[in-house]
Amino acid sequence: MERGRGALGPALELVHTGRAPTRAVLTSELGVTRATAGAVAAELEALGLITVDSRPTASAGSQGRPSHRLFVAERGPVVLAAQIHADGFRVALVALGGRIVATSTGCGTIPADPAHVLADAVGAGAELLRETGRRCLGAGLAVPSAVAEPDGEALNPLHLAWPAGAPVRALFLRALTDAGIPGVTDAIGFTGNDVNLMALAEHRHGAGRGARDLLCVASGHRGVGGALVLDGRLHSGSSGLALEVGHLTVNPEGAPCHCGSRGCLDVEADPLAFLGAAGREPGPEVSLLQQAADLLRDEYADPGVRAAADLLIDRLGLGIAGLVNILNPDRIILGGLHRDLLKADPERLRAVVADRSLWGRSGGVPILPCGLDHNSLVGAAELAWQPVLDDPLVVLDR
Amino acid sequence: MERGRGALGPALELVHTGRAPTRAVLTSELGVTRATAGAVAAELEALGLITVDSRPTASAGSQGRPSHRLFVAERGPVVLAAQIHADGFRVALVALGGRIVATSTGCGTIPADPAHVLADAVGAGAELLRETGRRCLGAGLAVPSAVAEPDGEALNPLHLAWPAGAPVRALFLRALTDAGIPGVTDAIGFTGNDVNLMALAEHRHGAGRGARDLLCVASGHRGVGGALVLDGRLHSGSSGLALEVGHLTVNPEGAPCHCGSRGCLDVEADPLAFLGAAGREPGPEVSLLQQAADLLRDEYADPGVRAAADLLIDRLGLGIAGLVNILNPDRIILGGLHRDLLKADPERLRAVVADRSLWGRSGGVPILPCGLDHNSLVGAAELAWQPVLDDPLVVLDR
DNA sequence: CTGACTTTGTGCCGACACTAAACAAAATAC
DNA sequence: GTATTTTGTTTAGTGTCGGCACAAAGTCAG
Repeated sequence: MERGRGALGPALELVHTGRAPTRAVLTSELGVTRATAGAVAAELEALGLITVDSRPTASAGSQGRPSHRLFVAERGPVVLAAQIHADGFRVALVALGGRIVATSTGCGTIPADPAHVLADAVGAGAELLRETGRRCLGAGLAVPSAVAEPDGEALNPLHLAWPAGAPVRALFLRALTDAGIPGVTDAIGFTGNDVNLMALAEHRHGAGRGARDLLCVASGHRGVGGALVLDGRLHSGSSGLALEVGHLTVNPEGAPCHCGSRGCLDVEADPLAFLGAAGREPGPEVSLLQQAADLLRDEYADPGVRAAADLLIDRLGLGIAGLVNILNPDRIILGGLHRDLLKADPERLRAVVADRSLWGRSGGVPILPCGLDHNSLVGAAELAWQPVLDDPLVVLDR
Repeated sequence: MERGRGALGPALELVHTGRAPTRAVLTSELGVTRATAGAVAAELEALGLITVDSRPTASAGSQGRPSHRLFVAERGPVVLAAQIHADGFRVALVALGGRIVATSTGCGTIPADPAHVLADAVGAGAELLRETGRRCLGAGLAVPSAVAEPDGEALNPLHLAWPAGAPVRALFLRALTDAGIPGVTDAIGFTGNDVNLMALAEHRHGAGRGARDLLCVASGHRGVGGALVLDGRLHSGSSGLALEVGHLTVNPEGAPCHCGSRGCLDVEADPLAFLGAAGREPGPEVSLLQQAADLLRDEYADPGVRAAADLLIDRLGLGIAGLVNILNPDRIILGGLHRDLLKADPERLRAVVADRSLWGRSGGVPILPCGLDHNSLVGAAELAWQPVLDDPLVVLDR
């Protein structure tokens, strides 16, 4: 027969995540016949989502007829991704495969009115769409806050000066409508926590590819967040509050935390804690994350800085070990300052985690630095791509 | 057309878990037409897995033609379930729907040789099969230890006097073969941690029905275990070591634990801890769990016992709150002594969890006592039923 | 260079699971 | 008793996928 609609979504996901470079591996990954895989690929090509390169394949080394190459469409549809952070916003058009097609940033103090920021960000995105003339199939937003399901409210936008409980998803949808993005409905336009989205992006396109149970931990500009991807799907808990790991206790005699406890990961292993441990006064010029990363990179030889790094690594390792004992992931990825701490002394962190993990096997889990630029932004795009990956026809027929 | 093979497994699962009492709801739950649901039900009946009761339905109250009732087959195939615990073993034949058809127990000290115990237990199960003449489609085993995937080794059979790392799955399969159970292959015969299997059973047939993210915590005879069911599937981690929650710290100045830390849940909220806090000397006659449960039931009026219960509830609540912050479940079920503690003072436990949870929403999660007899045994059976639920034809054709 | 072999892509046919639509059956409502 | 509602069944038809044969495009051996 002609087409294969049932396998369309899975096939697109395989090409999207780079796990199906040719029709041959598409065949085996889908577990279908070559005929079906060929029909599916043909239909995806007809939809303008992928391209097939059937030219002489520049050889491959193995014998047999060379495969045609499958690519994500060069000039196919995109989604609009936006990220709000303490220092401003960034928007991008993201194609399949997590490829950033165009990007735009807005800097400066984030006003206390989220609607305002979102309107600015979405407006910049709409401008990108006009410039590039691309078709937009959805939109995703990353915010530095837990986002409550199912309504999409930002519960703790601590360093945005936004009101707790701000209905960011509704505001985002409103901004999309106001900006004249075509086809905005409830089924388009998604919101998520930035660390969650980082995890999603890393799982599909970065250092987390192939992991089954992926744990991510990242320091933001302030505080610490976590995320978990299970079997390729983000686990954000029944109401979107899972993996709020900032308040794991890693130092019982530590500094008081706004949560009422002491020695939480949030106040013991974030950029501010690092600057404090190194005896530096945080300056106002650049972000805390930037200052901490610069210090770690430029003055690691300084004994005080080195000691501060060691201290943070130990605290972070304690927190990660606790998560390993509960979640038993098969890979861990670190972002933000934690990525730099890992790179500064990988062995120390791995040793702490292994030492504090209960069972040798789970303690030996690989710990990697995140491997993607703008991973939260790409993750927000993944959120928007998801309906397309679930069923390309439904979305494209709108 | 005639039959509906693709929907066969999902349909059986719906009847199995009691979510499809009639063909009408089967139709809506599967999202297919009445014709398909009818064909699927007919085929399941022909396979001897369910029965359809088309007699005058004793009315239902609503108008329209009354539905025929769907039941799990009265005399259909069974699976063999076995549970090893500190005081002996228990085996059962379990039909679809989690119905225990026949059971047998073996008491006395568990010898240090797991092969011996498993041979005894499986032998008793084979005897049950002979007596009842039922067809056996699989076997499941519950042990009080983390079970490492993919090989099925018992990593910490602490109170069984078994060697750590004992290959229980292989031994179980060997015992099944030796006992002459027909059709034993690798695809039959599964092993799991008892608390994990309790969670699975409660999710399908007990207090956890309908929960999306279900967290279970249970004291065994010694120590504390946890389990998580996500979207209907057990999350046991990448190597089967997830939710080993016994070593969450709930009392920084607490008693030393064999893991090297202090104040772990394992030593602060298990039956022995309760007896100790109540100032009772554990006797040798019955199990610690039994002694603790008896004390809690019979002498709750005693101020010392009451104070001990309050103390344990507070410690347990602290541990659960930590898990809630990480996992954000939508329901929590407690087993073993924790079930009795919850029943003794539900409000106290709920208040502690809510108070120590970071976000009000996740703190309000329902906490329920487990609602099933022999839930680990039923869970072991679920493990064995799973291949049948995944594809009834493949299993029955063997 | 030629022929054997290996692997990949495609066209054709049939199997079959499922939908759609009409009809039949069994209850309640008036 | 008749209309309405809901459920179950029969029929025909549709679309997806597997099986198979064949073609295409390379490597390997001589």
